[in-house]
Amino acid sequence: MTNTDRELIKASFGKILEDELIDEIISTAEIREFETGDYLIDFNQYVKRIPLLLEGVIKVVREDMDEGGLVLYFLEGGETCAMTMSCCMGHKKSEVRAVAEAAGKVAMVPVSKMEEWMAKYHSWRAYVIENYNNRFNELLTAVDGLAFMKMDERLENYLRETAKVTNAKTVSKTHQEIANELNTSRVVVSRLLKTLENKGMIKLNRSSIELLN
DNA sequence: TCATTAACACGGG
DNA sequence: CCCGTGTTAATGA
Repeated sequence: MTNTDRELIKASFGKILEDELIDEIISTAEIREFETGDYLIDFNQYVKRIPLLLEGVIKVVREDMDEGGLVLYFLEGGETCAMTMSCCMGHKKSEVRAVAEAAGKVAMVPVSKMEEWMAKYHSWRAYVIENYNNRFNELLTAVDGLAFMKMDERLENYLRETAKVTNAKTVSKTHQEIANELNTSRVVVSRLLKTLENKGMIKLNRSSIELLN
């Protein structure tokens, strides 16, 4: 592990976890770099390591009949995947796929360590529970979107969320990609985007959308 | 009414 | 030419 990796771990977790635990993470974790589009975890995979996200953005999706999948939640720096943890603890196959939305790094720690830390460190227990809560809340938002929101609201929400996690005001995706993620047709996405543009909320370009306001 | 599918034309790389 | 985009017509829920 390089010095910058160590610094990265301290920067991401130093405020939440106790120093002794940070040292344990540094000595046991394995750093893995990933590029946009990489699958970090896939369906039916047995997971033996817990990913602690240091840099980048990871999208966690559920399987779907057509391409794209249903987005459950996003992970950003300092967060970890609740689904993966529950799979590991129960020694079950992964029910989800984790795909990189933006390039970055994860620290992978063995499940055995994570169980040990649960008993040993209060800050670790608090961190794990906090993460479960956050993921669960995001999951509720995703369910609300499917059950109650109209497609135009879902699209606006999607644009805002995507812009937020990538920390930019432009969304570099094609209408087709957006349609896949929202489980609708490109015709609808193109039409709704056009009306948003006419309302002055966005600016449309080829393969990217600029958010105004 | 509104979404989906198929089909087509336009234009930029 | 290929791909992303914008639009229309037909059909269905």
